[in-house]
Amino acid sequence: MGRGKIVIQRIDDSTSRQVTFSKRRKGLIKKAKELAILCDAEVGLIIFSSTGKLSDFASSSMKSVIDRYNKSKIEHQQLLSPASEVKFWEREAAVLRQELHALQENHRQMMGEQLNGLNVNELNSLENQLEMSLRGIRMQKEQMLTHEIQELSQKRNIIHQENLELSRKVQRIHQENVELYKKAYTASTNGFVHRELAVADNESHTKIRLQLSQPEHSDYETPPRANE
Amino acid sequence: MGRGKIVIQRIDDSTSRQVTFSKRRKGLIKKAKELAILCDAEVGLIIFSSTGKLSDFASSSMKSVIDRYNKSKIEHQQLLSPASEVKFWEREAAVLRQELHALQENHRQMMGEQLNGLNVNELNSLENQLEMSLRGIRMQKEQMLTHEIQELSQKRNIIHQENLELSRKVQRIHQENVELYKKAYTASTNGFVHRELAVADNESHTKIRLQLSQPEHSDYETPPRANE
DNA sequence: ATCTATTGATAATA
DNA sequence: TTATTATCAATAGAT
Repeated sequence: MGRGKIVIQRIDDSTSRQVTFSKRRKGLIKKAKELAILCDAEVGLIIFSSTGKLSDFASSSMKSVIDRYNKSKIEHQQLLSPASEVKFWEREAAVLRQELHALQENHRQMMGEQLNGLNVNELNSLENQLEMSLRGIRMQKEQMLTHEIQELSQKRNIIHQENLELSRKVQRIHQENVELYKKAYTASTNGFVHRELAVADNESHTKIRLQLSQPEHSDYETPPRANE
Repeated sequence: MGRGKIVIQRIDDSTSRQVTFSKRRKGLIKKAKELAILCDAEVGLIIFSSTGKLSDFASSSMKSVIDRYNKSKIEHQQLLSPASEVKFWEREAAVLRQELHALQENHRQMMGEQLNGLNVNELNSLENQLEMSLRGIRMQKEQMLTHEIQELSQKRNIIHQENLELSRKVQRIHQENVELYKKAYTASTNGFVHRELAVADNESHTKIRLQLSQPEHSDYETPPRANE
């Protein structure tokens, strides 16, 4: 599809090779895109030029494509003969056992045991590793404590606000009561209006009690504890 | 490039979608191959059809392409701004920390601690894991003991052989002595050959002592101890 | 880069 | 799925 037919073999002239690479790479990526869209396929394309430059395309994400590819390959291997499946799991087990042993040794060393076989460099590296772990752990702890403090501070503010309002209410009701008592006193000295006083007094006391009990029912909960 | 122009969007009819997929997949792979050959590029192509079927092409091997891709990506990220590099290492650290925590939990569970949160299946799996570990450890131990027994058995055989030879020597020398004493007796009753007897007797005794002391100087060493 | 003659890919059809 | 063929798209070579 050009001015002349070409044979498919490495282009010797480096300039034409570069030019052709650019053109065909563009075409290839376009076609990969089209295939993905037209046919609802998941496509991943990775291209390294002869100079080592990376170009890629993925209809979803390259990570997704590669993960799916690996999964698919493993499943495919399982569909092979039982013998090869056994071999696969043998290898898998060998790798896992090796990792386990390495991990156990490392763990013992991290616990400060079995340090005889280590040279200074290895001890340094171990020390650094532990320091990094510590740093991470401390960061995590600090973060959790900061968060806890924030939450407590917020709650404190809310409760403080509630208290202010309650104080105001108490003040007002107290004032009301004073007024009522004054009235009642006036009335009793005049010898009437006994029932109204009783009712009003009852209501106001109930109100006060309800408001004061609110903080104990609030969303106060056991504060989250930081991991030690 | 067909009997009519088409718009690039998902083909609704599943049959034509399937047909187009086959054709275009073939074309795409062909072009990927051509690009790799013509331009000396390393190309990897992964295609999952809408039904989940995998097709792939790699100019070298998919593993090689993916490894190179991952390396390239990491290097590229390092060349980005310090901020994104920090983010990369943050993520890396998060992943590692997560793995570490999982590992620590697993370790505690393998030590028989913190088993409250586990259901029966998990306990079974843990049991199996521990049994496998035990089996591995016992195999290792058995192997070491077998080896040790073999070595000891070999040494025993060598020593036994040495003893046999020594016995024969002792027997022979004793015989010689008997002969010499007989001769000496004959001579002394005849009143001569005193000096020769003394010399011969000395030599033979020395020889015997040297041979018998050999086992204590042999390559016997403290037997290798099996790990408990 | 851009242009265009030509080949190559493929949509429609069988 | 495969084959055919009319068309369109990609691109080799030239500028």
